Amino acid sequence: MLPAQHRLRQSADFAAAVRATGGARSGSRLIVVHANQTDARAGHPPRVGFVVSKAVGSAVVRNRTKRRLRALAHQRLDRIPLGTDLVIRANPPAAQASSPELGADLDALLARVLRRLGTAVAGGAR
RNA sequence: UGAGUCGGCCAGGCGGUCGCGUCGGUGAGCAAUCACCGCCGAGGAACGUCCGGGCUCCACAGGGCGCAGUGGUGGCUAACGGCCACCCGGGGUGACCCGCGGGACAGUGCCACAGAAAACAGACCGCCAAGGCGAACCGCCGGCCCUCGGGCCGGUAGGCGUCAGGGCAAGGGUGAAACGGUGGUGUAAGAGACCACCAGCGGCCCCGGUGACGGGGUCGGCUUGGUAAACCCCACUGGGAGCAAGCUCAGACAGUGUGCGUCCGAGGGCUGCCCGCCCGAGCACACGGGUAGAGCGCUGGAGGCAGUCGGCAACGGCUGUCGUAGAUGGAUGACCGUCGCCGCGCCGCUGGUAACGGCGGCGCGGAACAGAACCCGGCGUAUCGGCCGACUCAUCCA
Repeated sequence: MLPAQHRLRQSADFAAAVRATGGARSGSRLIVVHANQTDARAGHPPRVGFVVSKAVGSAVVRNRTKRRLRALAHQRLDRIPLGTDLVIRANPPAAQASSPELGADLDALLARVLRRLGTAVAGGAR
């Protein structure tokens, strides 16, 4: 479990992060990462939420997958800028993936998403 | 020692790094909250949601019809469709196992294929006596001829063939199932038509048992198929909805139109329908607008463990003792090391003629099914493996 301040817990926040017009998205075979920054959250700690649907597996499999992703995200919190909301979605193959595999994908996707978000924000600020 | 039956238990251990939730404590802050410390933190099935209860709200005015469930007997339990014991039927040498186990003379329906016929009797092959017709054949009678083996002619309905009625159901064959079985009497042939014994059914009586039922005796007509997981009948049980129940607080907004109605009563309740009873001044529809936040319920339970007493047992009584999850985008974890377990392979030592083992080491692989969401009691289903106990059968030794 993440500390409460880093947790995304409102249904509306999830929807905003996944569908936001200014947001960024990037995916691999295992996972998809959505990111969004809003003026309302500016200066606040980054928040992370997880989406693991029933397509991934049984309750046991879903829980394990979510816990692995959560632990990996926790180690990378310091790389996420303030005011960012992140939603990590697991694809069905993620159920069979090991932690190192998930970590590698998360590193790559996180970097790509944040770069895209940075240019978008810079462009919007101009 | 081998094969098997039944029951119970466990669900990897230890350590390190980084984390999470409830509760408690300390500190900071007006507060939301934050920091630190400590305790505790998934299962035997938490699963499926198939039954039963607790709890909550609604109803409590009954009657009839309907619907659903249960189905040997006795007990246990808060209750059950659960559990225990027993009965009956079936299986096993046995320990034991299996049974959706009321009723098929209240009625209706169905019984594939095969078979003549599938439920009430009927008759395909077949059996029987009498009758009509038939002289081809066999037999019998008469005559003639002869090479003495026989041949020819005529007659005859005994056999035989055929026709139309009648009697019969023993035997054949089909089937999961065919109207009791065996032997006899009887008859034209036969048949429970009659008799003996056996099986089965029903009535009555006696004995044992709380009871299902069991044992014995006696009498009777002589014998009546299966299916109710087909409708149905009988007996018993069931008020409805569910923790998104429900209670409390906070907060937002904006109404308008139409129709019906205020005792000539709209609408609602009795939760499927009808009768009946009760409440009753608002109700229904359309358009438009608003909110979907917090707390309680929320874990102490028909609770676990131990001892003892009662009971064949399920279970119950008493005493002592323990305090053990409560999340809400949803905690109980992520990664690593090590030890132990299981399987396979290799090496060394070793028992044995051999099959096959024992000990030690190394390498590789495996470790299931599965995640609380109001709480219990069950059932059902999934599951790598391991441990313990009782009992049965076979063999060997004493």
